[in-house]
Amino acid sequence: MPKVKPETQAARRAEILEAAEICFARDGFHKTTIQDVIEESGLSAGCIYGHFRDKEELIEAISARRHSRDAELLTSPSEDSNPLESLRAIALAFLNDMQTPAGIRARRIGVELWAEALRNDSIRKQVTDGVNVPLERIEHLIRRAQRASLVEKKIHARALARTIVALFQGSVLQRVWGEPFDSRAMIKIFDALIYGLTPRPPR
Amino acid sequence: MPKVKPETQAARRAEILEAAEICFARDGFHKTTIQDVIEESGLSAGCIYGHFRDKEELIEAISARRHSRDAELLTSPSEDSNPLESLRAIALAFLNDMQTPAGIRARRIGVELWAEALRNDSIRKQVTDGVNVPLERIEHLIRRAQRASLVEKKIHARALARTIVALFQGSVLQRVWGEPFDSRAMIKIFDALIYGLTPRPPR
Amino acid sequence: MPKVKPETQAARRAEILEAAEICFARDGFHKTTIQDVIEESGLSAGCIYGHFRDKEELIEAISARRHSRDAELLTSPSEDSNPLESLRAIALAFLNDMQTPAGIRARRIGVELWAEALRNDSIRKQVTDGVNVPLERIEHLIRRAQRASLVEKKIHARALARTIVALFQGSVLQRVWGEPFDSRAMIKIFDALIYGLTPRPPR
Amino acid sequence: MPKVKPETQAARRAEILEAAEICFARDGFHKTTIQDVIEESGLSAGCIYGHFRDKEELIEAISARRHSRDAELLTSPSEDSNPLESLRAIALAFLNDMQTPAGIRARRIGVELWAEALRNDSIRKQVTDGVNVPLERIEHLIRRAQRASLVEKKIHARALARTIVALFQGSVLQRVWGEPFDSRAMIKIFDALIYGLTPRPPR
DNA sequence: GATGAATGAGCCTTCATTCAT
DNA sequence: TATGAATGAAGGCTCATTCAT
Repeated sequence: MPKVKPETQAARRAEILEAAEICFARDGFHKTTIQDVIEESGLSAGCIYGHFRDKEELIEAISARRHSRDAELLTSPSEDSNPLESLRAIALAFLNDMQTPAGIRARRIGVELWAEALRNDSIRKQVTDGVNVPLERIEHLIRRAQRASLVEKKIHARALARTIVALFQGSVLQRVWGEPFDSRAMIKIFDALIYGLTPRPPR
Repeated sequence: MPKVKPETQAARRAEILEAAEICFARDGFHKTTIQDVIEESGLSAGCIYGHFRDKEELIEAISARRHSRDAELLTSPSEDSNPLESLRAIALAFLNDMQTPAGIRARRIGVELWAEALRNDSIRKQVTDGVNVPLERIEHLIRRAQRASLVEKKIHARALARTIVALFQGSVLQRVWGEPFDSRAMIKIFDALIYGLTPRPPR
Repeated sequence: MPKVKPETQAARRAEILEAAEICFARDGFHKTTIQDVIEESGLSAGCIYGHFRDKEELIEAISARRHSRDAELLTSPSEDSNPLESLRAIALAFLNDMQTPAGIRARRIGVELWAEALRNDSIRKQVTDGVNVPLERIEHLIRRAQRASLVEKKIHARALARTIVALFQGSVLQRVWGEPFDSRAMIKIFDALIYGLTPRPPR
Repeated sequence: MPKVKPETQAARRAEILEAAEICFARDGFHKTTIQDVIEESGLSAGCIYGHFRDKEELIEAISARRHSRDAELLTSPSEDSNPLESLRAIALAFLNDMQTPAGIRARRIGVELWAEALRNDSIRKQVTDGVNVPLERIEHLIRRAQRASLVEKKIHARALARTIVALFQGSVLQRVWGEPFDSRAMIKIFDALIYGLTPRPPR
């Protein structure tokens, strides 16, 4: 229901989304009231509803924004780079991001979205798409590594990719729950997973 | 000085929790109203509030119930069993449970709780404890396997345990989102992770 | 959405409707707020919404009540009474009712409903049914009068009935607008209409 | 010191009123939002508020416009015409108008105004004036007919005029509610009313 | 005058919770 | 204890109106 013209929209929309993200990360989607977003943004109810049909649309927009931001963490490596190094770079980017306040905020909202995806089809699609993008990128890198004999060819590339993604998801939970989280240990696990699967001579 | 036998009391509580679990799994904690629980249980508002102080306490009770049920999946293997086989048994029990309607329900609530843990300390404690129990059990089995030279000694046992737990968590997400979920593929990944790390002669 | 059991309902429903009718007659459907009804009834928002799904359902219930009350004004005359006297009795009952505060209230709401009927199908049905009942009763009496040679047989009974109903409707407007309204003059018009149409010898 | 010619100003007002009338006839005064009028007119909020103080003033202007348009239906017959023919001409003009889309729109708004008149003095005055004009014209014609011995002298002219007006009002309701409406039947009723009251020899 | 984004009071409605029976 | 009608605070949302451009 944008009563506002497309030109002016973008900036104001971003402002509202920024405020909403702060509130949602702090209190969750359901405990955050529109009043909270109003106060955080310094805008008015009418203004917010001029840009978003309802609270649900606001949540979905946050979801979309989240996933497009996350996609930016996946730098596109050139095809002639070392695929394992590229994988490692992705992991590092992800883990580093998780150390920043903005990254934590992003992950908290991410976990909220995992739950929201259980009963909102639109969000489920965004969330699963958001998982599939890195999944495929990683799988692709693993295959390249296999072709370059850097990874054991018998390994099921997609399965390994899933494991790596699951590892990220598990890290997110640990991190947002404030559990002891050792970024270096994570890297070690990651390396063990990647480099531990290098080809070995038959016993 | 309860006139009613504690058994009856406990039974009523269980009845309420059962109804609440159905509702929460279906609609989430926040979209479920007490009225929903009333209808699902066939009881009355007053009755429910006679057993639980408020909705939050009900959610916390569901959380506690959830985690104690999950703990039951972790059968205690005897110390002289094959630790890798025990690990595998745990994985199978978990994956099998996830195929049943009750298991799915449990996992959906689990994901809800992951989000709830972000801002409810009581639930966070339950959730993290609920993760740590299997984590430690798995770590223990890995150590036994290492002592029995079934697993490469250089592997960091806790890190591997975390990876396995993360893999479970990742599977839960895949499953509850209705993504294609291949139980056998999961077992294969699991096996690769476990058996792929068996000691090998130096190259 | 009656959360309340059918037994208890009736009395409370009537109480709410009574309060709503006072408000609606005073301020109209659209300017009356639920808060007004709350204050007039001395009840609470929740209570009102336990008996009526929303404001619209409340309006429709008022409409139903209105029309069933109006129907009571149409006493059922025995088939062997003088039909013209019966007609007159209906007219008198109607005009007398319009002199009472409750009658005025009823007519004000009636006019509101005429407008509401323009875009609410449910109300349109009630309103048109509410008009057709007296219309048919009157037509029936006119036919009896014609059979008894009390009214010119050439007169189109339904057309005359419509005219009489229109006369009532016109009176309602005059009355609710606070225009000079002479009940006796109305009776005279009515009599002229009825008795002026008695058979006469051909000129 | 308007820079804009009064004609332009008037044209803009008319434009707004035209749009408002369409909206009001479609959705009623209360369900029509200023936004609706903005969209229907293609103008802006500021522009509308430059011509009308508030929504109420807009409604009142619509009311005024309505009644002046209705007055145009009452052609002024010359004093030496046949008064009954003139009466008939008025009835026909009215009934014909009610067959056109613009006429229906006018009548729908008319019914809205009947209700609005219950609590807006300014509108009540316009509405009652709007009824009194034809009432007096009709009464005048009846008196002329009586003087010309075309209508029974004992008939109370004003009462008959009221009946005729009521008949019109009743027709409006029938028409706007989409009830079966037979224009010819209406004319017959009308004729019966007029010509049925011609003088007759005493029995 | 015209524009249209922004305002914010206030409306409808929900729902966790209470309490007389 | 159990019931369920009633409560009322609070939330989401609308829309008449304003005002900087």
